[in-house]
Amino acid sequence: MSSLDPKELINHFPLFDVSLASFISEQGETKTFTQGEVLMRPGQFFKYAMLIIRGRVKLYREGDEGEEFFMYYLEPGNACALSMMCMARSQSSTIMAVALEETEVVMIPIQHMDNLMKNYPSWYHFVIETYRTRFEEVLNVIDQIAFKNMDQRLEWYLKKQSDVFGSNLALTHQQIANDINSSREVVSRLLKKLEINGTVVVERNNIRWIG
Amino acid sequence: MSSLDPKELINHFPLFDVSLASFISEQGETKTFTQGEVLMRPGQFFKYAMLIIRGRVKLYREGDEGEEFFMYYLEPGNACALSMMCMARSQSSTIMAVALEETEVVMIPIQHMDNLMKNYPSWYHFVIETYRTRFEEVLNVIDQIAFKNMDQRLEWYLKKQSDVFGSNLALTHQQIANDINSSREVVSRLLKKLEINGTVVVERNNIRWIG
DNA sequence: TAAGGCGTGTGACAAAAATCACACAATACC
DNA sequence: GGTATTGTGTGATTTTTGTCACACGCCTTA
Repeated sequence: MSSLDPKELINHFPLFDVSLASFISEQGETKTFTQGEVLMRPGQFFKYAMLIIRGRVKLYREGDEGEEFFMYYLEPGNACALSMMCMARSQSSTIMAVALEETEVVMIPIQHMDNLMKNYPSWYHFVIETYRTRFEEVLNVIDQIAFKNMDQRLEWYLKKQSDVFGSNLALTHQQIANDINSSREVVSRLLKKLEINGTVVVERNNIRWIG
Repeated sequence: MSSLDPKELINHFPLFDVSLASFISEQGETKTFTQGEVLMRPGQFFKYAMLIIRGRVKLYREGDEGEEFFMYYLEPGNACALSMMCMARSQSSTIMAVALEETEVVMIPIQHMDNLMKNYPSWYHFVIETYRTRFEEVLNVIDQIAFKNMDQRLEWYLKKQSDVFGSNLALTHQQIANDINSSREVVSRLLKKLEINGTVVVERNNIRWIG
């Protein structure tokens, strides 16, 4: 499909310099994932670093009994940090990445990594920045589940959602419960509290985040 | 104090090749932290990448109300991943690193990073490996607090401790409670259960991990 | 418009964990 | 040896969260 234009790449990835962008547009393979398709699954080997060009990817952690726990979204201009730490045997690293909508990804074969790191300083700046961002994100997740109660976690979750999707969140209480590893009833009750509080308007299949 | 010997460095960091080791031994500054000294604190700017040569460092997350949550230890041969993601404004990234005992650290000034990345492939392999390891570690922490109950988390915590310190853990119940963000009474009760279970022997100021 | 599925509201109850209030044993220190 | 400090054990109670049971309204579709 759409062949890769260096300028468009720089558009999404402003940290890239021109030579890097043209290298990637030559060597990268563009792949389109359909909605619901899995980009990454538990214990998978990796042969590519993945850059998101279009669409949206949801990353979540899976528990032993199939529970889910939402971590973060990848959007255009992001790279999948985990795909980059890949190389090594990614053990039982049960992390899931699925496309939320049709998503276009540039896949850079692993054998280019040494070259990229060596000859394109803007590449490793980007890599480091990617890692740093994700690491901080994950540390924030830990803060939430280690130190906060459900009500605060729910609020934080909704806020994070609204950063990505805007103030109208097309979510059912059950979906939210899955994402924060709670139960529907609890979410319903807490949402009610938030509504009284004025931070949220609850509708069927929709939450309006007021903040 | 002890000037840096490339061979000793390679001893601790087998991924380093000779040229890298000698570069670091020339450009790195050795610093010794005393027991209890803080290597890294919330919201700090970073000018060095830190490699642990001797001793042991505890990393934990701090909550808004001063709660603590243990993450992992750094031992000789490890690098502080966070010090390497540094560079950027490390915002309110409230992570703490304190020396558990006298600890010797090689500090590599930030201005060498581009050079290292560019000219020493074994350096960035090491960096990536460091990130990957820590990321996985942190994901495991998330698994525990997201999906597991206190008893399982305690068991996991003790296991992790025994991996580092051996089967005799000189810990009070209060210290454990701080590390897993619980309370002393709960820890006492759960330890009792584990003792009956046979996975542990509880003594004053000491836990023997049987497994 | 009747039927069924889905999303939500709610009360009652159960389970997990935190907190409170002590008792008491081991150790440290005079 | 006596006293204080520190670490641990344990019941009672509260808070938080999860679970169960069921009602009901909205929306689709036949």
